[in-house]
Amino acid sequence: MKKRKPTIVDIANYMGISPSAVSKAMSNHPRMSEKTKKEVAKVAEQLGYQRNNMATGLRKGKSGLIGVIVPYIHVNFFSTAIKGIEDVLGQAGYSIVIGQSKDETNKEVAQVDVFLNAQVEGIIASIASNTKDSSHFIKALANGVKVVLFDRTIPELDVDQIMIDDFDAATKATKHLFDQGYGKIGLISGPLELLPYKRRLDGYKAVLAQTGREFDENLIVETDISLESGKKAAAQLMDRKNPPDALFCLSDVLALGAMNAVRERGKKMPEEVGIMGFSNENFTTYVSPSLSTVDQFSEQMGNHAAKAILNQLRAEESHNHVPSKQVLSPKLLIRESSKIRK
Amino acid sequence: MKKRKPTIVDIANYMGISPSAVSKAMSNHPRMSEKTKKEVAKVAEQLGYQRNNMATGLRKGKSGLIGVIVPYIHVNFFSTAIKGIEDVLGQAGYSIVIGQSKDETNKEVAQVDVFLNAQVEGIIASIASNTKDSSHFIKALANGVKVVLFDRTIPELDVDQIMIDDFDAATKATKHLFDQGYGKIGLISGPLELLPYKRRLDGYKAVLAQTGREFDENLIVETDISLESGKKAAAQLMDRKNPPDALFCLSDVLALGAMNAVRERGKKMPEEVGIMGFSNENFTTYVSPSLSTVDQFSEQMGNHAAKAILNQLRAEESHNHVPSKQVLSPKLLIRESSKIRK
DNA sequence: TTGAAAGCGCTACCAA
DNA sequence: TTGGTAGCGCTTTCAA
Repeated sequence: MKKRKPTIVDIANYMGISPSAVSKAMSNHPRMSEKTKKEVAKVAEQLGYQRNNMATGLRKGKSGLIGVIVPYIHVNFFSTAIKGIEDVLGQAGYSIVIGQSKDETNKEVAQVDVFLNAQVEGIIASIASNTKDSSHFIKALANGVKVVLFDRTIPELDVDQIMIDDFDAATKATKHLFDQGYGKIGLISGPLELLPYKRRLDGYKAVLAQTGREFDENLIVETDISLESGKKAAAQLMDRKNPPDALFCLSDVLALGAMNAVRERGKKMPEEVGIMGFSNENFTTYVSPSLSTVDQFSEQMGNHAAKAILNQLRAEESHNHVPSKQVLSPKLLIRESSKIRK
Repeated sequence: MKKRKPTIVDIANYMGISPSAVSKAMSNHPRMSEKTKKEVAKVAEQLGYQRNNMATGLRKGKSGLIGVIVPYIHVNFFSTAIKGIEDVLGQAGYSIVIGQSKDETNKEVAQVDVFLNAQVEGIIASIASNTKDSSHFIKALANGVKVVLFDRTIPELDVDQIMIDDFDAATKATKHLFDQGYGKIGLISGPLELLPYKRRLDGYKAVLAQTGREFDENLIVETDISLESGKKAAAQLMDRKNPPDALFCLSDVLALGAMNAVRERGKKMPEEVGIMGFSNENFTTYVSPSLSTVDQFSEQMGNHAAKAILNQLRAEESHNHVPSKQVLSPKLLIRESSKIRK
């Protein structure tokens, strides 16, 4: 187990040819005889040769590595996005290295440094929620490393970004509820200082305006994002003198909590109260009634981010890459909790 | 953006000292003056120097990379395990590279090759369900790459393995149900050709034997692992002349399906029918009644696997590493669906 | 305490 | 079609 791994020199010596010939044969160089290529391949196989990417990378100035930074790997949205990234990049011959920011800016910055040391060719990131400054990404860019941001992005930063259109999503969801015949929609939101919630609320308001309805501030509850909070918020809304007949919850977990509150009050869903969630968490199909929600396309976001990096990598020398912001339009998933009431 | 990245030679020239001095200063060599070290650090900072791990790695024969292979990244159990791995390994200065086998042996084998080319120092894997042959891992071992298997392992292979004790888990769960006062426990299992299900069934049987109860084959339903299958299986059991008063489902999704069937029959849970799941999926706390289940400690498994690799890496030259199999004892999570009935 | 030089394994240029 | 050679950026003896 301590014997040295075979190198192209070993193969060369074994075959009585030069290392450079072996190298060319292995990389399928056009002006190498087929015969030599075959023989080299055979001997390599025989000696158990494995190419050393670090040597190749050092020589070529390319590592074949792409770094991915997310707040937490195990959060469903992110792990699914990572899957989407790996599917595309793995296919293209890149390996992906992952790092967690734990939602802390300083860890995110440190991770960028780790990646730069590792000579990654690109970094795909969803930033920590309090990251304001983008100098670490600018540093990466200055090092010739491509950067793509997804979901949680820095709009001002001039790099490719993939995000979903929260405003549009909320618009669609709100319209759907009205279309189903619900007349008064309560809204339960997470912290409105977070941009996505803010945008979703705006979408909700926009529909009210468009359809000539009054915006009633009392129908909005802002809370933190736990199940319990969703329950309390819904209770508060349902216990009003004129309770809403539909609840648009800006996260699925909030929706679940809300469903508990509604159920406790003996109201039937979706007949008496319609419920709409947001994010398409795993459990939404499992609850009963199954929860209508908004698909954030996490896997597709990963795919898009990966393709964006690939494009940049391939465009390399054509200095004309123009950073683009892709806004994916989320899809409504209409399930039992918001159906038919007309 | 196309300007060459600074190297230690640049720093050396800039300071009028030798590259080797710079190298030593940066790696905190004991016989370098503090003064030089400080100055080097300052100039490095100033020039925006980033160490090139590929060069270091090539020189030292170490990449600082650990490869992780799982069937799918986005499956909760695995992404949580990966988090556990990253937490430990990132801390120790390693970067983790991830690859998916898509539960196919040939992809798994290919991924090992990719990792060997990348010169990973270790591989942590949970194998594809139909992987029988372990020659790809043996090849890695022969290349001096450490291997640790977790959850889905190859018992015959002589490497560190981390798994959970399914037999023990099922034993505890079954006992718990009897202790709560349920008298007849139906069991809904996934494919029994898969070892974990088999072992869980064995645990169930063992408790019957220990407590002097008859094993009734009719109380066992083997099915695939979808929600619908769980529902059907439960329906089949509940519609018997002498239906069980508790259902031990060997996966949480099966349990969820079973709950639907029970609810449709107007039976109250947990009063009339107790339900026990397995795996502690996210949604188990969200359903109502909340689902009692078995925690598989995915994150801890990741921690343990990472520590095992670290141990081997550190033991390196002390040729006396003895592969060990760690069996984690899962924990019962008693929630509403199986409570109090005495 | 610092410097010179060799070399990790590979590729790419130029020459043969 | 093949070989010789230099060098990617770093570390590590050995010498000064």
